[in-house]
Amino acid sequence: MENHSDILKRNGLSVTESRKKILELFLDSEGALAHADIEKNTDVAFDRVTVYRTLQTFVDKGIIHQIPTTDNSILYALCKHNCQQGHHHDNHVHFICNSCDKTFCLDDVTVPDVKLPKGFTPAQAAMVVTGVCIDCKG
Amino acid sequence: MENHSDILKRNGLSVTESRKKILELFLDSEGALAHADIEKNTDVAFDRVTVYRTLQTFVDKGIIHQIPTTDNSILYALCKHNCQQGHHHDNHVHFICNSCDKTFCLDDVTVPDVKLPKGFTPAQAAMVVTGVCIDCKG
DNA sequence: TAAAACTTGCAACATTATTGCAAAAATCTT
DNA sequence: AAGATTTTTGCAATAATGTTGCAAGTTTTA
Repeated sequence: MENHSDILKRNGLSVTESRKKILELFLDSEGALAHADIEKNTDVAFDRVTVYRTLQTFVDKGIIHQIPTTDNSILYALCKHNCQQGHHHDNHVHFICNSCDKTFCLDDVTVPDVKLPKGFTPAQAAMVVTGVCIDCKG
Repeated sequence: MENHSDILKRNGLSVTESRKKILELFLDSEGALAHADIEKNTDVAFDRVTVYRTLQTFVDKGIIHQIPTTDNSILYALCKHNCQQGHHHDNHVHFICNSCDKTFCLDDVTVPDVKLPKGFTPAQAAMVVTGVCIDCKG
């Protein structure tokens, strides 16, 4: 079973306290995390700058991916599939619950292809669905 | 032919210089605008706060809609169809060009339905495609 | 274990966003 | 059309968020 350090090593990263802790946060959390979530977590008391740099490093290495939102914040979530450096395979749909505000990676729901107008060449597609999640329904 | 003031009146808004100018910017621009685009526009010299509040008002009234991005900025674009207050119909796909960075509302491309896992109830769906636009191809 | 490479935290700074309130402008009323 | 009412604006202050350089501290390499 692969642990924090293994994931870091596999990606050619030095194994440091901050990276282990932040990675652990992602492994322990079901949904996606915003920068603020990580900074506010009482267990983690790293410098803001370290959090910014760690998240950027993880994105670069393909350990986490970004989820687009309309509220001026970036959400980050673990890449479940094998993402290579600079080549993400996070083509799954994201679900943001209007009730509990949690964000889910629907790993089994693939972003469908769409037919673009003539002249437009797609490279990547992201899809975000809002609504009520399985924990808040009823 | 409906002009700036008509649109504002129709939405129950006072007709003011800032609202007319900002709305004009949207009517004149093909793509979507970020807050910074509006603020940096030389023709518009309003207070930052006014721009924030005007954009929020326009969103509330359904005159413009927000486009999700992964770069910590919110893009705004005119609602082409009749959006009612608090009830947007901006269910079209957005395209962001990696070359010129312009954002297009593909009004004729509808966001496809996806089958969500059991327990998830969708309310709204957004889709953003990146790639090369019609102006930059070749 | 020492040297090399990398990471962290601090400090300073830059940008972006929010709130209260008084002045100014737009709308309403007569 | 002029004053009263309502709404909007701009300023000031404050908060939140993001970036960069550099010295000190860690991790990795050999």
